[in-house]
Amino acid sequence: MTLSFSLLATDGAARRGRLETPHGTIETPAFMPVGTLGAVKGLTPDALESLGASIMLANLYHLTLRPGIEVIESLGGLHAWNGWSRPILTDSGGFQVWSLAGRRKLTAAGVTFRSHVDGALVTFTPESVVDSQRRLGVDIAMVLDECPAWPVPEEEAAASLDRTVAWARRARERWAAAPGPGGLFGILQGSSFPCQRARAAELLTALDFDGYAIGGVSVGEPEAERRETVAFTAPLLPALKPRYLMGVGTPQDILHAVLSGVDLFDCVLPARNARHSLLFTSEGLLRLKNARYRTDPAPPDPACSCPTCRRVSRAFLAHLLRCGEITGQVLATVHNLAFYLDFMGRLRQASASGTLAEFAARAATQLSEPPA
RNA sequence: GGAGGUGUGGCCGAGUGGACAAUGGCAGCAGACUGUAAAUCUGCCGGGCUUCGCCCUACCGAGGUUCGAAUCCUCGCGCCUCCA
Repeated sequence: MTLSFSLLATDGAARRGRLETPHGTIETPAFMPVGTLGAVKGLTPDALESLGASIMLANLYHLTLRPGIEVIESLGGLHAWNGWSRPILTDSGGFQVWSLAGRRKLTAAGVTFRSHVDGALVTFTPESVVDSQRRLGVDIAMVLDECPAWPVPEEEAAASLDRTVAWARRARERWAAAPGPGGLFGILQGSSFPCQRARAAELLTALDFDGYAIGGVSVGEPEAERRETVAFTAPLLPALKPRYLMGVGTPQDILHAVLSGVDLFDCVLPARNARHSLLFTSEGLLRLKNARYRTDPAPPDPACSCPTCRRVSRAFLAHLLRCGEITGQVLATVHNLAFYLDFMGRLRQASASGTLAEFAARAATQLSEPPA
């Protein structure tokens, strides 16, 4: 095993940990910015590094379509290719089973997509997905899973989970036979059914992955249901392995999940919302395109010391965003990711010092809707 | 000076007798976004009201034809093109 995870402290169910990978160390709980196509939209690798991101995501489905795994491999692997020297986790394409449901067909062998780029058929199997991620040289590889829609009848969720587990087993065997430089994570499914989630935990932990992800959330289910699923599932996972909640979420979601014992997060929200002129701030959500900010000289977040907040006003940033100026999106993305990464830093500090409950109480009011 | 064309809601621009308070786009206002087919999408966008409907005012201005006019006619005004 080339990943090493250690628990430095716990605070209730919450954990302060450290995950070591071939490309560096990740202090957890950690947020992993999403760079689907190899880059976080709007950020240079250098900017992402300056913001303090310790790991980023990329997506195997998208990279397989363009530029192709062999291209990246021939250029020295993912890190050499995209200029990011810290750890990288690749998602397997399992999320696209859900998000591109209309363009794919599930078979016993795997999943076949009708490429959204050129319409070509592309098949992903548990084995090919593991092989591709090994060839990319990623630090954390994810198994191919089936992310079912929500809501789904329990029988379907169970059948879907069976397939995901079967795929996980094949992936695990392939990885054992031909391991990559990093680790391989299993992914739990089971929709919102505790019974299925428990089954997922039991069956997958038996396969001894390097870490475990809670998948199948943030697919349209109500917030309360999502949180119940997380709170129920996280404690079922091995204490000494990293736990990753896929695709989550808002700062409030992350806070809740950390309290439930989750270590790793990724979400497109900070980057996408930035591009859509919605900023996360210590005072709540800031809809920068609202008319009231046209003449607001304050920095986006007065409590933030990111490069954006140090230099530009709400008025100027609102102007750029309103005009569709790409720099506005860049500045907003810098801030939102800085906010997320800073938020994770505070969570780590609080979990290490046993003050997470206080932090949560304070954050609950700060993170809610914006001031009047 | 002559000939032709044109004038539509903040802007651009469809509409050439009834189905028109008037297609679209932009701008504006508000909202959504959770392992990214997303710099995207949705709603509102003349005024008023008891708002799945009703009333008022509206397609440069004035007048006319008609049961009925943004649409046809006359005059005026503005703009454009060509000729002198």
